[in-house]
Amino acid sequence: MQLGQVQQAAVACFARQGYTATGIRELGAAVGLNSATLYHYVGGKQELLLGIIRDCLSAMLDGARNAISRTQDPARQLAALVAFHVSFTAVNPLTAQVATGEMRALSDPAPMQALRDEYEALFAAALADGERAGIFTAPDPGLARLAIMEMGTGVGRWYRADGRLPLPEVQLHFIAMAMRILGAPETPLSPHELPTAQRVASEGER
Amino acid sequence: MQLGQVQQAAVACFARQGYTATGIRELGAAVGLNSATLYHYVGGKQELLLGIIRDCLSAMLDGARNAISRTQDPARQLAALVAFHVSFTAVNPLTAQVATGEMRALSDPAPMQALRDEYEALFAAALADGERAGIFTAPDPGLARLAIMEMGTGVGRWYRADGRLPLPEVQLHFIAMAMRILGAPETPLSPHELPTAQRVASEGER
Amino acid sequence: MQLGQVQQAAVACFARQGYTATGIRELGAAVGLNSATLYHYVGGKQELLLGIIRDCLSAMLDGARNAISRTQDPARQLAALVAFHVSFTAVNPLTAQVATGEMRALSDPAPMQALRDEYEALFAAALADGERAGIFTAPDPGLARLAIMEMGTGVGRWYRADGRLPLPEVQLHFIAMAMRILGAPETPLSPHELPTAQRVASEGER
Amino acid sequence: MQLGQVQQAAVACFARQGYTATGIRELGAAVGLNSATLYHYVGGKQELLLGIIRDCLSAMLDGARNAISRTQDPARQLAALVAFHVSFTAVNPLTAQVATGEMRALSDPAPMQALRDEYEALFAAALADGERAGIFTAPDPGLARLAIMEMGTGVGRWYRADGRLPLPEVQLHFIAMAMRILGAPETPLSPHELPTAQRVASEGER
DNA sequence: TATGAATGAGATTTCATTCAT
DNA sequence: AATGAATGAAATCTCATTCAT
Repeated sequence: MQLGQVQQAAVACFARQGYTATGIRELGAAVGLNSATLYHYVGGKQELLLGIIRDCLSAMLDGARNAISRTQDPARQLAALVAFHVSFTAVNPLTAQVATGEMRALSDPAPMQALRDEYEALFAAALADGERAGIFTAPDPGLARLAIMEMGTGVGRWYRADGRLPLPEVQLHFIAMAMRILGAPETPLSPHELPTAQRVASEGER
Repeated sequence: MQLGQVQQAAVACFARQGYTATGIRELGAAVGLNSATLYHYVGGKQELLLGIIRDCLSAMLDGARNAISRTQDPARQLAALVAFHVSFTAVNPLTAQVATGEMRALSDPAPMQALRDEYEALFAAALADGERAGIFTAPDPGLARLAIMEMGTGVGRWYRADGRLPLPEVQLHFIAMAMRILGAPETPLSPHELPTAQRVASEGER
Repeated sequence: MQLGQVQQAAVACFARQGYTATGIRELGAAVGLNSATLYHYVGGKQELLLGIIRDCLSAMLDGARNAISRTQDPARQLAALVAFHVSFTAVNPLTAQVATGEMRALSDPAPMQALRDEYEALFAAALADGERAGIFTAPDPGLARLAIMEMGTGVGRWYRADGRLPLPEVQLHFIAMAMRILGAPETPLSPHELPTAQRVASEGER
Repeated sequence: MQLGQVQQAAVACFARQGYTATGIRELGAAVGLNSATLYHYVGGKQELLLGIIRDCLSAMLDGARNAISRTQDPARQLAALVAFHVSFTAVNPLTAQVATGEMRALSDPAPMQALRDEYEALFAAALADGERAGIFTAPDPGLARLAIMEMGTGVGRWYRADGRLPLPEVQLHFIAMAMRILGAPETPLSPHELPTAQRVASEGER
């Protein structure tokens, strides 16, 4: 029995029913463990959730930083961020949903919110750079950033690995939409340059 | 004491903490009523939530249908839908959040999900019309619809009535972004044509 | 609206579900009255039950005393008591069941229990008289009395006015069984001498 | 702590106050357990009652079948049934009272009622056999069966182990009364042939 | 590593009852 | 005569958590 399996069961339940509506016994049953045994692996419900969210946000931050590290061009940086964001949400839909939707269930959400802010700041910085360089011409950059992130987050609600579109194509579409919103001419990344997120431990198979 | 006040308190609590994490006693205290008295007005927690979601989705459907009734032009219809969607979310952020986020807490979500589907079908229809007429040229119309709705839904998370931008300006910005995504030339609605959503009963003051 | 109707509804519910399991609102609904209005007619749940039991036991005592008043012969007295007991139970099955089964639900059962004891003492007296006169020769008179009363009480569980046997025949059968138990030769009452109990107010139609 | 102890406390309370009037906390207190702990042993109030009734009826059926297995003679069979019925009621007065009086409190009484019917059918069969063989000459066999069972059931209300009559004597008296009712000549069982019921787990000491 | 037993706190809901109208 | 509103108390049951084994 490993921590990851417990996290997977927890993420599946939390995503479906919510943190509060999920019982610790229910989680135990899902991994074939007595509820008391769970306290050996995770310290409790809160700690379990905290671990899931922290791992998720860490992976997001790492992935996003890595995505923009290969270039200085704002348009390519923003495209990389969008592509990563889309892929992370597509590959880890349950975990991502829990990490954003259940943050309020944390007894102290501040540190996690700080990580989230850091993540969003990467998008804002690339956008501001592009704006300053005259590459982006959105009527309202703040609005544009919110809209672009939001629509990427929504990918988790419908993307399926065996669906109509393969992930790289979805990424390119979202980059294209983002560029259109920003008034930038065309997609600045070729398919083999697309960053792709890894599956995190808390995300179950399939 | 009126039903609306109870709904307002419920929406405020549900939006902040979630349906499951909100106690019936807490709701009673929020409106200065004994928990038992709540059962005099609403039949129970489930009925309360159901009523809130039903009222919300009804208002959304009515408003959206009304918004597209004034024209046959797909671009103007879609713009009206986006404007309405944004305004509804801006005016009723808490209710809208509860209506989408807590639908899973319903013991039978099917009827409400059907209403939601009906609402989204209005967007899909206008988009398909425009596509057929050659007005919209999104690379992938399905993706575009999802992206456009998602970014509108996000408005509730940051819009403030006393914020930097007045609501009509936000609406116009979102119409513009949608049109850019769809490759349509320009915003087809003038400011005085923008549909505006009413505040629903379950949305508290301010 | 009359007290009797409320008592009828109450007896029907109490007999079916028991006193504790029957709600005051349920009773109100059964007679088309608001629960608060019931407090105009009956002082409360306890008072309602008390009234039912008191009326029932009074009718039983009156009927039994009247039944034995026409003769001094112990055998005829006991036969009259058995006949009356059977008829009361057959005509008022619900009320009789409530009066015996729900006495424990009274906050002060003592006075009612005293009435019940008085009723049973009539049987014991007739039996002792007959024993002393050498008419009855049961091996154990105490046991016989208990058995005879018990089997009469059971009539309420199966007798139907439209059933196989008419009431007088049932009465005669029970008199015969009692006499057999007591070792007395034959049924000392002719059919037209059988006492018959009236329906009490709390017993519903049919 | 064992299931039997909980059942004993439950039977004591149910017999005194009735199922509905007995709280789960009250039961917990009676066995020195937190109310929540009770759910560890029994699944809930309903399951507790169901278990008690099922165990009781099973014991009755087993005992009755065993009692008649030693002979083919209808008179001896019926006598054995009466003796067993009396002894079971005398040894398990509380459990027997609950099993019959609180069956209505079951959410699904049908299966238990079926067991009860099976039990009563044993009496009816022996009685019909004797009738056919000309041993029994009751005016109305149906009535006789009801009366005989009813008077046996009543034993639980007054029998005390330290009372005036020892149990075997009571059994013999009831056999005698039953035979008198049926017009059969004499008691067909000798004292050492009397079947005796065991105490069931749910019946408390003394 | 794993668990059954145990519990205090709290969940939703129902109850009998009162009172102003 | 009749009722809607209101409530404190109590109902059953579930919860996350601890601990001895």
